[in-house]
Parts: sequence; structure tokens; C-alpha cells
Amino acid sequence: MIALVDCNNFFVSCERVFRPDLEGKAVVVLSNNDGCVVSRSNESKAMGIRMGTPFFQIRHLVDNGSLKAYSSNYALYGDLSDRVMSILADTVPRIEVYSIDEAYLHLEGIPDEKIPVMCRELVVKIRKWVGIPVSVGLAPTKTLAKISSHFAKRHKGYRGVCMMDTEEKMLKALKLTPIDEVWGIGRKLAPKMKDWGIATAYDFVQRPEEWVSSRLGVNGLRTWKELQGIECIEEENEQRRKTICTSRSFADMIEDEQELSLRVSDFAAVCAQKLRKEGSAAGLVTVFLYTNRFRDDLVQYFPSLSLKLGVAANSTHDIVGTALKALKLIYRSGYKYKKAGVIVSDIVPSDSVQGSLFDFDEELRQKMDRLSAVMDEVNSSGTSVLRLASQRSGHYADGIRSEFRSPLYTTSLDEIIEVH
DNA sequence: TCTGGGGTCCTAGGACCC
DNA sequence: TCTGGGGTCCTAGGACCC
Repeated sequence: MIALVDCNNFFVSCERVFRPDLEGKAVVVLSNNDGCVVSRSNESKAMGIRMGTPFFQIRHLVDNGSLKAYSSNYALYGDLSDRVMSILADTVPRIEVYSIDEAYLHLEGIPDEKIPVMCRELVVKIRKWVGIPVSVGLAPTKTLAKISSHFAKRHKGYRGVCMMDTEEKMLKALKLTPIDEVWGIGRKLAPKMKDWGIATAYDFVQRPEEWVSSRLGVNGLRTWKELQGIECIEEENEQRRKTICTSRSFADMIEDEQELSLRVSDFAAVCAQKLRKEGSAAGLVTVFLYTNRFRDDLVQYFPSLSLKLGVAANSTHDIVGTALKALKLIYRSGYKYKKAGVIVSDIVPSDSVQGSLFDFDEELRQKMDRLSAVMDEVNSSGTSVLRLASQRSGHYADGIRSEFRSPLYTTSLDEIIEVH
């Protein structure tokens, strides 16, 4: 048995922890830039608000008081997520944190008959100690555990925990699960499935293996097996991320190269900082620009360029310098840019960086590494006190709309004092 | 007027080699 | 003027996830 613990409507639930008066009300949390809906309370779901709805389409509901909207407050969500995860980690032999609001529990060594009780206790404890409602789905595979957690979430009778432990329960669940709700069947595949006459997860597992593998490849086959209780999705044991990306949409469109350079410098500096935090270094820096794809009346341009570093690096100096070089090569005047980003990849542990035969600047690089270390130390308060001259003053997220952000309840004492 | 951000994996096709 | 076959590796793009 594997358990999936899933926080219910996570971002909305986080906002409610400090605003209990929002309980029972229609609430949404918005993406960066207050762009679109990324989390909904049950009440706002019931109003017909879909995931990803652009905020301007529902703003009137906020204005007339029937809906409450929050800008996203990732410092708060990350902190509450850590608290939930540590309770889980203290309870079972091993957990696998899958996303900010989900974790798998590996239950080896725990007798089957004790599992449901333990999970119920977890639901109660997390609600009591952190204030976040969670659901637990138990099943033999991850894909089935996901389905199981849907049932736990939707039907009150389960009291937060659904266990799929017999063939009979599994078949019943598959028949009740529309194919587009299956983990691994996405936007593109769902309509195809319908064309093939597959409406439910049950219909899917009735197809022969050959039929599945020829049309859907190894991924589809994996999902098909998982739905039948055969474990195929392995644990993600890679510690090191393979790519790190920092990107933002701008509140306004930007045409000016100088202004764009400031933004890209900031994104690159954040990438460098993230690399250092994980003890990694990158060998490739990619910069991309987007014009506003929703504006049919404007000319579009989506350039991107990757530049190799001679030697893998993580200093702010190297990453920013390379990103600015790339930007210079792809920037074209006459376009209104809405978004930009920096991706660092070809990631290696920073203590095993392979020097290059043509590494004439080793001394300079070591200096820059020391300088970055000092910057990290000084900036550890979370604000960019020390930055390169090519970066902007202020925070890198400035120029991003965030009209309805809640206070940093759990992570910034200053702000709480300021608010109250 | 206003439409998010950050990841992973697979696959097809091109480059290159013998 | 004529111009193979098979393998590996890399990359870009597309699918998926939250």
C-alpha cells in the first residue's frame, strides 16, 4: 500500500489559516501578477469558476462582494507546506514530497490493519496543528492512490481517508473515474481517448496491452498498468534538479532593451542564488523572451538562446554576464515584451566542476565565487541588499502586480508588526 | 486594460561515425 | 555521373505534472 496525502485547495486553505472568517466563503488565490485563478475553495468551484480563469473575467464578483480573491503569497504557502511535510515525516518510515501540497507515504513495516487508523489520525493532527485540511488516498500504486484521494476528498463519508484494498473496490472506482481525471492523461490525450470510445478509466484498462502501447507509447502503458495495480512509477530519487528556471510576466509590456536587461539580470541573479543554495553549478544558460500572445493586434516574437559556459559556474557574475550576452543576441527592437526568463541547465555538483583546458580565468572565477558567497551571506535576510550594478534596486518581483496579497504571517515578523 | 511559474520525461529526427 | 546501412548521441519540441 502507498498513501497519497493531498492538501485540500491548498493555497486557499493557507489563506484561511489566518482568516478563519473565510471558512465557508467563496475564495480564490491568483497566480503571479494577479493573472489567473490557481486555487479555489469548494464554494468558488461550485460557482463555476474554472482553474486558470483570467482574473479580469471574474473581477466583478470580487467587486460585488460574492468572491474573495488573494494574490499568491508563496512565502506563506512554502512555510505551511514545510510544517505539513514534517508531521508526515515524523509519522511514517519514509515520505516522498511530490509537490508543495502533496506527498507519498511509504508504509513498509506498518501492519495493514493499522494503516487506516494512522491516516485518520494524520488528517486530524495536521488540521489541528497546522490548520490545513488534507485527504489521504490509499492504494497499491501511485496512480490508483491519486484516484483514491479524489474519493476521499469528494465524499464526506470517508472522513478524509479512502482505502482501495480489494479488487472489487478498485474496479468500482475505475468505473466511476472519467478518463480525463486519470493521472497521466492530459489535455491532448483526453479528447483522443474519447474518440476511441474510452470514457472511463475502466474502459481504458479493458483495452489490450498491444493496443495501448502502439498508440500511447511507454507512458500510456505505464498508466494502463498502474491502473491495474502494477507498480511502474518509480520514486524520484534524483536530489539535484536538472534545470532551474526564473521567469516572470511583467505588469506592463516592455520595449526598451535597457529595461529588459535589468529584469533579465535579476532573473539570472536569482538562478545563480538557487544554484548556490543547492550546491550546484550550471554549464548552460538560456534566455527567452515572449511578446504578449493574447494580443492578436501586435507582432509576435518568441526568441530563446542558450549559451554554454566554458566551465560550469554558479557565481552571480558569471550567470548574469552570460544571460546578458544571450539577451543582446536575441533582443529585437520594435516588439512589446510581456515576459522573460532565464533557465540554467547542464547542472553538476559545484564541488566537482570540471575545469577546462582553456580556463585562463581560474583566479578571477575563484574571486567571483567568494564574492557570491559574501552576497548570499549579506542577502540572507531575503532582500537584495547586495547586487550587481546591472541589477535593479528593489526586489526582483517589483513591477509585478500583487494587489491582494496577505501578510507574511509566518515568515516575517516585521510585516506583521507593520500590518497590525 | 487585464491571461502564471516551475519542473520532468519521451520521442523523432538530424548529426555524426564506421 | 554515379552515392549504403546501421548504430549512437544530442537536441528541440511536445506531452505530462503541480
